[in-house]
Amino acid sequence: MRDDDNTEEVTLGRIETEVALLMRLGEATRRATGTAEHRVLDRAAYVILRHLDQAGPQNVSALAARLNLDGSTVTRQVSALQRDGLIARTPDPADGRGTVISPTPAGLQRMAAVRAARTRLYGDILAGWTSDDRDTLADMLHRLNEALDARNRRR
Amino acid sequence: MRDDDNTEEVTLGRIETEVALLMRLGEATRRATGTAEHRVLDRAAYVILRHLDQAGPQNVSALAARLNLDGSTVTRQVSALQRDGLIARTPDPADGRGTVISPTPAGLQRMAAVRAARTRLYGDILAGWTSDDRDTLADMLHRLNEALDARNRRR
DNA sequence: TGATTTACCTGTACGATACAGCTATCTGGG
DNA sequence: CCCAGATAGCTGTATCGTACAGGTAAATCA
Repeated sequence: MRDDDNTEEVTLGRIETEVALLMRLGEATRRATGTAEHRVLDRAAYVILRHLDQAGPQNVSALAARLNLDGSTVTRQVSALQRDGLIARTPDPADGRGTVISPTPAGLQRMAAVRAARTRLYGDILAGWTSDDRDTLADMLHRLNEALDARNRRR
Repeated sequence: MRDDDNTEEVTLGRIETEVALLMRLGEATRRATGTAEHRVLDRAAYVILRHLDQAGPQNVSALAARLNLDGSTVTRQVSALQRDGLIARTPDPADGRGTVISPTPAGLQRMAAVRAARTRLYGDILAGWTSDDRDTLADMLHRLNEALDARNRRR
């Protein structure tokens, strides 16, 4: 193995380690932070509302495909969200099999509150960082997600 | 709100978004990739072995504290690992209540195999990236984890 | 030495998820 | 126009990771 290959290997190993650690810490942070105030919206519900807000009302299948989740999972999560009045189901006028999921005002408001709380949390966590570093972090995460997503869709 | 505050806010929002997305994609990737070959070692087991390998044999409580997990969770995971012959429990000679957990050779080998597979996976995912970008990504993730960890411990 | 703390385990519960199988609906080739 | 297959969504069931509460045994401290 040449030196180049080796340093590449080391970097990949570091990335692997850090991503694993981030998933773990992220979970822990969510648990620790969430319980008090914005556990009112668990992880899955939050991403669903985020996506509906950003991409507009859509049916369960589209949601599932976009979020890399099984349809049954989304069905249940949507049911819970509906029970809590955070989304509404309307029959799809163009397809009798489908139902269109849209966020309710309450859902959007709840989502925004959680989002704001999380943003504040990151402000706290990254308090000592420069603007440049924060930008770089955001860019790198974005590019990593793109790469991961591309890979997931390819398979 | 001044402009500066606003752009800061935007960046924090991006970071929040990207971390949430990464957690989701990471899970999806783990599920998709894992089933075939290295589902032989689920997420929790892998981090435990990683930590034992890196920080040396230790008892359940220390492990739980380090991994931000409840003791009962670690107890069960350790039991599963022991059942599979990947770790060994020995009574703590210095404390009759404790048991020291150490990885077995089989455990280390299994861990290394998973690690290698994941490293390969990242090599695949980041195939188009320059060395510099990979380094930057690794650095940023590392710093983010440090910040998260510091914050978790503070609370 | 007795009270408190610590280390671990067990019972129980919950959330997130997948897969298999069901029904209702849609769609395209004869 | 009609039926065969595809698709959308739901329900049953199972698994994993996790937490919390409560129990027992050992350690420690006043």
